[in-house]
Amino acid sequence: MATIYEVATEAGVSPKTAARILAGGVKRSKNRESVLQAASKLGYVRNQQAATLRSGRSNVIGVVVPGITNPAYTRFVQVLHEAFLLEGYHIFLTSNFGRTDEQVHALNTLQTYLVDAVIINSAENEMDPASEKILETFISKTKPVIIAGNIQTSLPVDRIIIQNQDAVTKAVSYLAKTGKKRIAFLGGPKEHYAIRERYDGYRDGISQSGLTEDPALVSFGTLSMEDARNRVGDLLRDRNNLPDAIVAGNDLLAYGVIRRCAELNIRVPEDVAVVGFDDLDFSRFCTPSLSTLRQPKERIASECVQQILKRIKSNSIKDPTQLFYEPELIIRESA
Amino acid sequence: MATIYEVATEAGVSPKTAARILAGGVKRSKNRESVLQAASKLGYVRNQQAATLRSGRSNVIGVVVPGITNPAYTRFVQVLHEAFLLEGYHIFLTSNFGRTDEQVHALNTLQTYLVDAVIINSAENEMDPASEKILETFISKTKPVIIAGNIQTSLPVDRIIIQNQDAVTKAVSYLAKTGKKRIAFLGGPKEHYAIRERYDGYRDGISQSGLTEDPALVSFGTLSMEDARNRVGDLLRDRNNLPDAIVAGNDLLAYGVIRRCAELNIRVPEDVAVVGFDDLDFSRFCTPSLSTLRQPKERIASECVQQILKRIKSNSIKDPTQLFYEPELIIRESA
DNA sequence: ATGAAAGCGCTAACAT
DNA sequence: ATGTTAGCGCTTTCAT
Repeated sequence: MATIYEVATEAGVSPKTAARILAGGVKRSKNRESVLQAASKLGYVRNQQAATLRSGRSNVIGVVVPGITNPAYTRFVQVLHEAFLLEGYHIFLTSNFGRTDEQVHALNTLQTYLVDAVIINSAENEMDPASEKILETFISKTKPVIIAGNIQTSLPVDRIIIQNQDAVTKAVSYLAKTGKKRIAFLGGPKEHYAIRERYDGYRDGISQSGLTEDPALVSFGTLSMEDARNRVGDLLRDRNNLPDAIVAGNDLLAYGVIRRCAELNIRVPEDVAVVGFDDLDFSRFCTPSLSTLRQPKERIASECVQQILKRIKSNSIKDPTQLFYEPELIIRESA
Repeated sequence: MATIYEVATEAGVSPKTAARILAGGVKRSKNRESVLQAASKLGYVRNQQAATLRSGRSNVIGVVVPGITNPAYTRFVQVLHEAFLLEGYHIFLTSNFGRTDEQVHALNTLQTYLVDAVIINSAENEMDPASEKILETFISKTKPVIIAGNIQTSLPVDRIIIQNQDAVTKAVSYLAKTGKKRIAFLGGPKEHYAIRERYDGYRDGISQSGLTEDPALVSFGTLSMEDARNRVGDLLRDRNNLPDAIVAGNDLLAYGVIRRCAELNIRVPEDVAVVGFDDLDFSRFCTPSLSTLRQPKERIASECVQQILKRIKSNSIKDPTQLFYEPELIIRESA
């Protein structure tokens, strides 16, 4: 593999001159043409590891999500990927598998590979002390960290916070206003922070609407469609006393609910209305199309990109910011 | 950041001893405990860039897919991610955005970051000569390359090939056997290799079933649900002469078709049967659930992992292999 | 099993 | 704008 020295020799300039031209830093130079030609002729490919080792900058942004293929995060990841690419950065995707200990691993890896910044988007977990410690070393090196998620931490990092609770309250109020009285909540794991917030929003909505909470109408479990499909059977057991509406912890769970309703010949929304959370791509296309609380994942991702680039360019991570987003209630066919 | 020298000094051994112990190469050594303790005390984190620069190995596997969040590839990517993680490797995901020129970029990036191997999973493109050239340099450095996709190339790399054509023929024959006569094909872009193969399979199926192809029953366009939903309107215009069945280029397109049928009060499968391709997670849960050709993405991904690890360990990329997979026809409610 | 020294390819710092 | 020198932190020789 040709090195920058060979390119420099070929072009008859010093290594530094070649390096600067190849980095795009110098635009008009009498050597520009000859250097580029030499590089092309020798098939020069920059060794990014060497550059990173020397400069401390890798042009890679570390990203932590619950699952690198979780559909609730793919839009987010895609926006990051494309926006950073335009600025010459790449993303290094890691997964915390919805577990705090795996998040420690993920952050460790990012540290090992010298990423220039870290973006954590995980509404699902508390923060492990070991994770906080690693993030502190990023902070101490003036590397930007953004947490997009409602994890509790006192770290001085930029935050983007989704108002889960208010959003679900809004949805429940809407259902109550349209005459629903027996409104159920089908959540995910009780430990999940976002699910707990959504449950709290559900309870607020119930009480604000002058209804009383019925424990028989609340269900917790895992986050899979399959599990939702199975669990909702309990809520639908008594055909003479169905819930009017089911608020699901997210869209995937809502799909499971709708599927089970179809299997039981329960009409959505005539017999039971269903509301999700996320607004996945598919929610507009399923039948019935899903009413849901839309998370502006694209906007949140853009916000992350802007903020990271700003912080990298100014080389400052002072005065952490907080941004709040309240999901929008989108009414389609299912409610 | 503590270096290995500081750890060695703290532990009272030479840098090399510390390095070996921290790399896990030595298990019983009188110095083991003291080195690990020193590392922990100093908060040592290995600098992977330095290690990579020196050794030429990064422990990173480069992966190219059409879109890093394309649902047809997420299972594949997830299996790679988790399986490689267990072996101490990380994946560097890049996207070719379904375009040959972007694939050149992606491969260039992987080269720059010194990945240890490359996995390309893209059924959608021809191979750019520039891409082939980059892959040749990987090959010349004995770095394994796997192409999982039906791209035409004479490069001596491991291949995994999906038998698109035979699979669709199988689906069409099934539809014909169940009495369908007017069978339509709703594809994606004509240029897409996989779509062309599926179209060829459709034509084979039609003629093998003693039917005649009707150009009015064939549609090409983009790969989005939205576009499928719009395009299928043409096929469904004449309510007195509907197609009996529609074979979609993939599951996402099938979802668009089913959605439009619902909007037009056309019953699936009673009025029109629908068959997809891929078997995305959601296809079991939508209503009606989708009959489709299942690609064994998980098995293909495992195959890639095994093959890559074998090649890395043996440090040989001789005698490229070819594996063929024929998708399985899964009959659910939609056909 | 351990140690000493060299060097991977690049860029920062300083000099011109 | 360009050249020179040194060194980022690790692993690979080669020695003991």
